[in-house]
Amino acid sequence: MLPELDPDMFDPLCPSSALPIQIGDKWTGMIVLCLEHGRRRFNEIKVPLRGITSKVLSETLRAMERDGLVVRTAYPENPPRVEYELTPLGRTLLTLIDAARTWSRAHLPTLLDARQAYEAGLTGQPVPPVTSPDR
Amino acid sequence: MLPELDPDMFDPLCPSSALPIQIGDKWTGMIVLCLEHGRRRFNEIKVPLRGITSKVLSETLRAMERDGLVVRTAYPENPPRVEYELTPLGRTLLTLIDAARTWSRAHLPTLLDARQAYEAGLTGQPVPPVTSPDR
DNA sequence: CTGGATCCACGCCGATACTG
DNA sequence: CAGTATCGGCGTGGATCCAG
Repeated sequence: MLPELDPDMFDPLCPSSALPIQIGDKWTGMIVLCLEHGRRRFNEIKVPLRGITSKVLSETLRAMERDGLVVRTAYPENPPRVEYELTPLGRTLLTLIDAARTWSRAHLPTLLDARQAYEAGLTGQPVPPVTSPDR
Repeated sequence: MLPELDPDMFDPLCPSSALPIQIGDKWTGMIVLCLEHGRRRFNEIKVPLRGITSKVLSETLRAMERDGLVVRTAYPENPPRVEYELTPLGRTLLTLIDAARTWSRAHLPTLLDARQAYEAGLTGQPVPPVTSPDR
């Protein structure tokens, strides 16, 4: 069977929120990553998505289903079981996510440095020089 | 001198708003594209950005300056003149925008088809089959 | 377990008016 | 020309409760 999702697969301390690239809405990119290695159940996806509510998760998944990014399979059991899986179209987003990650590794520190320098400049604090690949 | 920006460089009928990829906030990606071929003045950028208000444009530009994506140069003249230019860091976003465009050419029609089929399904209308690279 | 239904807080951003 | 100031709508998404 598929290994379980790492609850910490999205490090809350990772500054990805500063990333100038976004895949879909707030959660879509992370959901794609959750489904990367195979189908997952609703509550399984929910775990790494620290604090997403059921409402928002089901809304996001339905929007993704509507756009043909995932397929939803409901089993008429009790308790109910529903599984989500990436479509080939959904899988094409993985390459974009990868591009975003590559960019982020190469350039996000530079952006963060610039932001910090800018804000220090506003408060009149002199800023120690930084060395980054760009700039 | 640099040729003027095409007022229609962002076709309002282009379904790019359905794109599941976004660079920065709502306008950042388009601003980067406006600055691709050289420095531009405030009102010059404003033209292709159909309907952006001065307030939002200056806010967006200041955020981009803060993040080290553009440099702002003000000339102490009258009337005032201000120019914006991409930094090397800002230029790195061009490759990402290109990746998004490539994805869009290859897969956005599929996504739009799926969306249309989904919504037709909701209204009980049968949907004529479509042929797209994915799915 | 997998959501739907409601209510609400917040932030983006557009409209409008004004300024150096 | 290049902004700033202020107001407000509207949509996203969080909290909470409820249901099959």
